[in-house]
Amino acid sequence: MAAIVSEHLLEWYDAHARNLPWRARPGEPAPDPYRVWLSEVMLQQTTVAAVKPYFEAFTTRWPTVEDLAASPEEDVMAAWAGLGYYSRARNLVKAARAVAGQGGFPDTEEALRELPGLGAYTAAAVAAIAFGRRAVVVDANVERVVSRLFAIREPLPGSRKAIRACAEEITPDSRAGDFAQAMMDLGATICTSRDPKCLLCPLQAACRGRAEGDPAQLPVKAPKKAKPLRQGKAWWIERDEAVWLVRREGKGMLGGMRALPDDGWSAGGDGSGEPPLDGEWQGAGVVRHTFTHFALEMSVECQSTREEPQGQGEWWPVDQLDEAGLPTLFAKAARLVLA
DNA sequence: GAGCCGTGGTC
DNA sequence: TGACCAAGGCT
Repeated sequence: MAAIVSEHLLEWYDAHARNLPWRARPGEPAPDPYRVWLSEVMLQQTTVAAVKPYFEAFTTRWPTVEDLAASPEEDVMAAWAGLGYYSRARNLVKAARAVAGQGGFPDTEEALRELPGLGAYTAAAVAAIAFGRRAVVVDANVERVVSRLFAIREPLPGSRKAIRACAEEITPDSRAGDFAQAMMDLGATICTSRDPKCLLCPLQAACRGRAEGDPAQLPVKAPKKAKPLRQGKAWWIERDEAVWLVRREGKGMLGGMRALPDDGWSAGGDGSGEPPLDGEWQGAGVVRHTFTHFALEMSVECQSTREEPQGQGEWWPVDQLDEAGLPTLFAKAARLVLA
């Protein structure tokens, strides 16, 4: 069964592979490891459509890993703004500097796994796609395809071990990179989460989920927790056509990103409501934003001042706010004020 | 293992 | 329209 699956899938991939900017066409030499790594990190929990313009911008501005390694971290953070999961950008810079210091990318799964931001999935994907190593690449697509192919009915995440064992079984010794990308293309276009296109699937004859009549019900997932709703405030402080921006600290929510000052709202609780300046504030409205694990209603209040707010920050020209690299929540707040 | 960490698209 | 989803990693 294993050989049949990989043969049919690779044959399908040779005919139907998506043409993506970071990808070699079937039969072409493997692409630059830098481009493979960058695309894989950007694609973590992120759609192809969202990644494309960022990949284009990054590879134009930083054509090599050495260019990226030489860039100030804050420039990379600003360029990442809007893509989300900002720890990826922080780790991207760390990894680029490590790679540049080593004189190039390591070419084994084990060594790649040591770079910050490369977990089990990404290390396997880069090893297979960029270096032709046989590696078992398991992402959400593979979990879905394998769950259906083998009719695994144990709910995620408990079924991960069984899924990995089945993925190991069908991963071929050669063309492991094409095989991994084929699994992802199949998951993205045929074996989709909703309404799988079984009639077009190259694996339909081998699929136990299809044979058992309910492939769309797989994989079974544990129910998700409800998201709490939090309240908070952000402050728009303006002086001489410039707005006061701060840099968020550390590794927490939106860590390392430029932002408006706020009242300390978080996933764990509401903000204090305490403003960073005395004086009259004018309400500009409310921004509603949903994060992975909570929803936020953030009211935005404005003040023009001649004073310098407390703490670290910078006056940023309002007409150049697009270049500040604000994460989407604060970009929404700015839009509200400037509308 | 489970919680934390973004965003935009889809139905 | 709200819930779900997308090429996960870190702690």
